[in-house]
Amino acid sequence: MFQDESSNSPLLQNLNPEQLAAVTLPATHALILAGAGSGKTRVLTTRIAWLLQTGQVSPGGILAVTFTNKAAKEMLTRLTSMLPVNARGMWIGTFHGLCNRFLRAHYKMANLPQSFQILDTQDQLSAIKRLCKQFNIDDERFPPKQLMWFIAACKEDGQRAKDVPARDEEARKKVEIYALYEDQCQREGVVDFGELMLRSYELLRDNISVREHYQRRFRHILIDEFQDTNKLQYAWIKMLAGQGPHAPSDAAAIPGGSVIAVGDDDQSIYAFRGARVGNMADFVREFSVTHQIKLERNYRSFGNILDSANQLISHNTNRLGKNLSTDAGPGEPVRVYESVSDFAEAQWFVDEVKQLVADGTSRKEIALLYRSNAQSRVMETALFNASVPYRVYGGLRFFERAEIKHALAYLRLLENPNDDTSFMRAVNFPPRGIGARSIEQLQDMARSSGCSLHDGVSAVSGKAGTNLRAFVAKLDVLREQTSAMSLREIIELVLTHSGLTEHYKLEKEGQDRLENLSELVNAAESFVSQEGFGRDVVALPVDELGNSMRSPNLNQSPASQGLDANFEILDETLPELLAPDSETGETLSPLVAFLTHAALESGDNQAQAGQDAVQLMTVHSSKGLEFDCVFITGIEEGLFPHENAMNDAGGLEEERRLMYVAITRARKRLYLSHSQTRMLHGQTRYNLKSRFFLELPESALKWITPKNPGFSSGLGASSSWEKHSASGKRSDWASSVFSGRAEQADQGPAAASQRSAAAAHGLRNGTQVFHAKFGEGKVLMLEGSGDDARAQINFPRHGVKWLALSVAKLTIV
DNA sequence: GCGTATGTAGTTTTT
DNA sequence: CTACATACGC
Repeated sequence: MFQDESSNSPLLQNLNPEQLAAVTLPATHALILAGAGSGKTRVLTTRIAWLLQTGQVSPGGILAVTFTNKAAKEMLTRLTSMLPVNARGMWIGTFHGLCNRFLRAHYKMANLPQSFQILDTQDQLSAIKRLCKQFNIDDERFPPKQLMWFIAACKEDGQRAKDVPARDEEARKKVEIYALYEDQCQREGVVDFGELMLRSYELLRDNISVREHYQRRFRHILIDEFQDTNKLQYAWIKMLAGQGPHAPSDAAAIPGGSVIAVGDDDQSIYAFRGARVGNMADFVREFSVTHQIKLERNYRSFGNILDSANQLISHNTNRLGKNLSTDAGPGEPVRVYESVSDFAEAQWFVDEVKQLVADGTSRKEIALLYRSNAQSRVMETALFNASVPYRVYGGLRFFERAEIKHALAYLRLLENPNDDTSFMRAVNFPPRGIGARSIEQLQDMARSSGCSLHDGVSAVSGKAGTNLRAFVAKLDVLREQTSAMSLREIIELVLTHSGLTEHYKLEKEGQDRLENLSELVNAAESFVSQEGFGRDVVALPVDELGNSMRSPNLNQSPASQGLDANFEILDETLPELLAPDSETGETLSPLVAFLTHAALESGDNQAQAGQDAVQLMTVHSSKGLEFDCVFITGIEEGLFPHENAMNDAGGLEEERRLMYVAITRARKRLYLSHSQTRMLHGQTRYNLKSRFFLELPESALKWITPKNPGFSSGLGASSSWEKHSASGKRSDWASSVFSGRAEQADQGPAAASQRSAAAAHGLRNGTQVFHAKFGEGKVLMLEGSGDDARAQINFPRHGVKWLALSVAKLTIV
């Protein structure tokens, strides 16, 4: 019914038939299988714009969820460039951002303090450590990190402590700790990331009027990266969409809205943190999805790159089935390089980068992707030595840096003195004579009287008590002083009066930290001066649920005027967090808004942002990005696919999807490389080239390794072997395969005899050999001499074997 | 209570 | 190898 009026719309120009179909879907449930580079974000944003423009929905009826702040921002930016719409009426954001907004709006019903604080992963871990200490939990049996993962996994599955089955003693104990942790968080007025999701889910589940209000409101729900949703997130969506056991009591009064899930099962790479690709199939079944659209036209890469991606991923089973295609032609072949060592690989990479740059490629269009962070080091060294500017993604982000966390801890204590995590962080930093002993006393005190550390201070006697009271008094004074200040003034005052500035001034390596602290002031400043902050914040009318509402004429664009008036405006951006409380008219302080922002958006980590620099990152963090030239390095068995991923059933397939993601990042040119040897944990490892090479189309590849004679028996291998045996240490895999005897063989003259022995049978480390039963393999290590001579050989199809050379029939390839 | 020495464990990660 | 945590001595 909207086709006619919409076909002229400039919004819909230049969409391919599948994209157009997705954008103009009727108001039903649909699954869009969007391949890499198929214009997914464009479809999503155009769909929203089209719905608004054709008057099918008001901004308030839109709920669009993403995983990252970056994706949410991009959606918002693109949308506002398409339509002069006031984006604030819409709920566009991350799962966590939206849940936060929801809980702030209904904090009383959610049983939270209005200014509840959010624990990031660091905070959560220290909260658990604190708890374990208090309850004398054996941290050998129950490592805090594992407890944290356990708790996070429970919450991702929507389980409270009481819902978790406790079969054995260990499980029972873990559940008990989970329950204690929940109590502690509740007492302190803090929530972790999982809690944001779970608590808003429960609020919807347990409160019919709230639930039906939102079910009535959100006519169109759109979910990005649906393959990455976990069980709880899917349940949350189902709830809001009125599907399943919590369908509206009066279905006629609340007609079902539309849920559009956009995802790519081939790019599901977060199963390890609870993502369920199965949600896609469940969605189709449970929502009776009749409209499924595949976006397979790729607008990013040339043919050889896509062929490689397609053929690789075809080795996975249980796919929904999708093949990327392009009109762009085959382009250049995919270049494959084999090096002797990780150092050589790095050198080759740097040389290639230099050549590319000399030929006119801009550095920021060159990306280096690797499976694990540890691989960046060699590469960084090589780039640094060659003075090639580069930027590493990942690692500590701005709001996670120690000095920033310290400053934030003081700020949080101003808002909420009961936040024990922040109290612990700030109490003796900078050092003020409050040591472990005093803290212990205080913790005992607080525990026995069931109060927060802050409140327990008054009961501590002696010198410890004096110091503690001085600290608390200082906080109280700060709170008093800052009560009427601007955010900027508050932070500046806290930085000086906490002693942080002074402390880092005296520290010899403190310069960077001081700069970061002043950057924190800047961050607050720009947060406050965000667009729209200056608008008058007026008391809003309240609807029957206690939700604040605004008149539809207020702050609305012409495009959306005159539409559904029944929507609430509460946005995760600062101006909306400043919306007055529905009952008291009281506004959330800019400080709380800023602290929330700091927790939910950990900030970028790049120091050298904006520079024209080569981009270094893990394959995981490359998802969603694209570059003209991509190098994927370290494509070796054990590394990519990673050995630790091979345990569970779906492990290899997820690794393959990871490789698929990596390949599809490249627009024009793709390099794949692997190395014969690699330093890992201070020891040289001999890696075979990844099985993934065998899964790529030969016709799309071009080996560019120079064919030097004697190349594969390189010096790198034997020299590191000498170092290795001289140290008297064996790597884990060696000792496990060849236990007792290896110890003896390693000591004394045996080690020295290896080279001469090797000469006798003609084998060296790295020699390629053939065995009648095991096939081709590579010599990793040699031991003993004469009849005792043994070789450790890695056979691609049979693994690492120790063979007695007097028995095994080996031929040198 | 604070700074240095030893020990140990080491995929991927956003919120 | 190297980052981090705990343990020890001052």
